[in-house]
Amino acid sequence: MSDYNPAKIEKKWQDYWLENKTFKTDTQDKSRKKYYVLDMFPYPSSSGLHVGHPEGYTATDIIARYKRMNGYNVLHPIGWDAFGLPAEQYAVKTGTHPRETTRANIDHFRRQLQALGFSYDWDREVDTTDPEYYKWTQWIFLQLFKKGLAYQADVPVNWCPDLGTVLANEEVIDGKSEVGGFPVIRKPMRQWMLKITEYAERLLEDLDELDWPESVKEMQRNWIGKSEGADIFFPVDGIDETIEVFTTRPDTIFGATYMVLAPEHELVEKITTDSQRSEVDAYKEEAARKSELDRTELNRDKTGVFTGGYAINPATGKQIPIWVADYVLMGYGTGAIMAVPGHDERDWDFARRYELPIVEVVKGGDVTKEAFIDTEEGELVNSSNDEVSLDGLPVDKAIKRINEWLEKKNLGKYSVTYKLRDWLFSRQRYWGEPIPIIHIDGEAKPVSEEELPVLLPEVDTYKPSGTGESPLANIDEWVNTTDPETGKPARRETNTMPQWAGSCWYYLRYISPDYEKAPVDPELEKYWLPVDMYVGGAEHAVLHLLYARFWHKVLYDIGVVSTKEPFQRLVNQGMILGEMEFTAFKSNGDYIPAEEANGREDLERISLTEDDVEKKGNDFVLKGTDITVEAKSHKMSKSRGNVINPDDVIREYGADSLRLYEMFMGPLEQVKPWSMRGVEGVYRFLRRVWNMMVDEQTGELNKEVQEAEPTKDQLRALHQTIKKVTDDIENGRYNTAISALMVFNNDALKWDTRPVSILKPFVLLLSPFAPHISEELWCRLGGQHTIAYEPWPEYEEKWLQSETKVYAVQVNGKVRGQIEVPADKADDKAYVLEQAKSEDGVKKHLSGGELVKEIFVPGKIVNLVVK
RNA sequence: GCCGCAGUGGUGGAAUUGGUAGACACGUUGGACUUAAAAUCCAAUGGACGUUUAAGCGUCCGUGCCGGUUCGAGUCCGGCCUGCGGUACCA
Repeated sequence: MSDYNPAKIEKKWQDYWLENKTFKTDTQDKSRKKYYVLDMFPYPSSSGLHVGHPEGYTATDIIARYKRMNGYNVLHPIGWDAFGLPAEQYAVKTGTHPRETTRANIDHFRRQLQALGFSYDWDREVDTTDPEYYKWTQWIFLQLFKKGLAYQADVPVNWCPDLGTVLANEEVIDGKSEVGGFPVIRKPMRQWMLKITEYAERLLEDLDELDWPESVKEMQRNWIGKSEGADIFFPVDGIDETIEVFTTRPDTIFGATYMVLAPEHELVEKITTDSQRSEVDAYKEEAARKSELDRTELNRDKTGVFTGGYAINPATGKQIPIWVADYVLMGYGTGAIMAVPGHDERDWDFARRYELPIVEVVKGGDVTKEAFIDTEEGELVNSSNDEVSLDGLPVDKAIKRINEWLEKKNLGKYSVTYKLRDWLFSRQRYWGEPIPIIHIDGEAKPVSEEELPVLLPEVDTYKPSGTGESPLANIDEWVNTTDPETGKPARRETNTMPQWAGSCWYYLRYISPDYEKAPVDPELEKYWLPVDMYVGGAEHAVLHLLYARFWHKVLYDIGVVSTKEPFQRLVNQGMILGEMEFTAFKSNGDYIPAEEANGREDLERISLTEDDVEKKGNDFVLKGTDITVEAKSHKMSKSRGNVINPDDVIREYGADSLRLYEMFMGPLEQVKPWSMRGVEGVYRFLRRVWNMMVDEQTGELNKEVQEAEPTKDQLRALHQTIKKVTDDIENGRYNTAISALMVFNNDALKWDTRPVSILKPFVLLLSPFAPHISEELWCRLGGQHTIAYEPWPEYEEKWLQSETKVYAVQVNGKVRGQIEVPADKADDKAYVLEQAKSEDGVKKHLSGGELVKEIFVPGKIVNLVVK
């Protein structure tokens, strides 16, 4: 009854927080410093929370609670990224409206999150599928359209016949659909695109100011992929056309011995001669049919055909053949290249295969063996004509000189190209935001803002239309409408938006979830933005974060928000893997070493327990043998059966233990394996904390807990803990903060008297991590209100000092003894050295030789060097 | 291939600027309590060797590998190896 009973106290305090709206944020109160701490909101899947969710959510909850106790006005919201394919696929199968499925899943998620004791303001949930929310998602689309940033184009898209829908590049993995693993082929289709490329430079530049992990910034930089070079014009021989190419190596132009056009390039048609036409057409058709999978598989083997046409190399004046090959991509640069086989690996491979000439124009390698691509060491050769010579120049100087010449002759110009492509924004699905556009006589016209939201209509079937259009296309009475302005018959856009749309701006809606005049109240936005801390999975390092930054910048340009960037600080939590598994491998009944098992499917896999194995050298082996086994933690997955359900953990150990364990496992950012024994460890800690204060028998406070004057040692223990925990929270080191709390508790358990004035601050320190037990203990120690807004304790330097200091004494860098000196003499070099030299263990090692050097590091160490 | 990150006991991890490597926790072993078990509590716990009646003491080795800088390196520098993540014909 009086034992630590998480089930009871956690329910009690969760109810208390909800009933009292303890964590409701007064967004209008601008008198205090604000802190906006945000979680990446979850997709409410039918399987509920997994243990990865509480990891990031606990970290942000600790920060939110800590900041509140430090007097900040804290905004800590949660919501639902609720559009998504699974609910739609379920609808196709069962006929259940995705809205129903989604609602049930959200309720489930909400209950689970509340059972974890997170201090969200539950009055500002957002749900991307709520018409009141997606009204503003559509509104933002209209602004994009009006700025010319949303346009339609016929683009080859990833058509997945089995799903009956089109997939975005990021949903296609190795030529198969991410969901279901169905084959994907390329098919041209009319699509909405967002012109993110127009923002490429700003998206790149503004990364520098962000307090984000360097790895994420680097990934975004690579994704944007800025290259500097030149556009150069090559006249086509015999017809009045020029081919524009982009190159980062204009210096190698004298080595351009042929040209290549992408199969989709518009000039292919014109340039191809009659004798080559059938061959070229066949090649084009083959390339168009190739799926992404085929393209990657054929990666190594470059193919192409000669068009029969020639261009003139403007530097050499020579005629060079024009080829078509799919190693040149239409989507990058100009879709055409000048091929310099001597100094580009791809061109070299291609030239070798089709016996095209290879000319050396940069000295330093052997172009008969491989392409020489070193730009540091090379020196230009064979590169001169009547007007310009690059011979003898290093690469960087040569680029400058040739660019000047090209520009003067109007043959080319300095140019920058990005890998980043425009964002394919339409989906042929039901369960997404309708794109607010009507088509009149083939013209796209935006729905007026007053008519938003364009609601999702009810449908009879959620099956894709099969033609590639969404199920919306089958509802005639919805599709066919009239233009309210002119009364002309119009057709509604049947495409819906991708799931990314709703998550691009949700952090704005939290600030003023009921505001009716704009996505966000402009007055409040100025106070609350940017998000101070954003925590989520590394899988969103590029796409979500790039798309959200893009929208934010557009909103900045039209005056909706006042900051250039949405998320000032970003932290990625690492994945939690399943428990460590040991596996032995058998081939034909005999055990074989684990390193031979790599990638083999024909082996029998035998799961082992910890008792079956032992460590030998760097490997684990079957006990008593030399047969190595695999020791590995795997990703949690249903198929592997190693998924940990947070509900089960809470039932057995309580939410405080789950929270504490997930933080204690190791650094937040790191990938780490789950261990049920580890959960038990922190559970035992919480129980010891409980028993340190509460009497098991009576349920009253322990007899050791007294209104007594604390001793110096007790004050030191407390203030050291305050310092350590405060510092660790500030720096995101939750694991070591918890360890400090454990150290304190281990100490306190040894005390005969536990002064209330020491215990209360300790409970405050514990509360962000384990809020339920802390509220309960706080209450029992005489707290009148919730602990949530009690001031965070501050340490005092004077209590940290001890009366003596310990020096380690080294001789030639090896520790040979320790000395304890009074604190007031700790910085007295002569005194400390004298003590050090007379220490027994040290003396022994000094006797062998002559003392040549004495190193004294105040407060830390003494090192005596002997020869 | 390229870019980024990481390798520390049986395990997760700690060591804030170069200053006593292994905090804290798990596991294991031994002990107390118990008729017994669980739970709890106490103690030991990087490895090898030596020494003492014993608690103990001592020596050497040890942070993926090889080398360097330094009085002193888990930490800094150079060269590798392995694992994880991202990306991949980007001209």
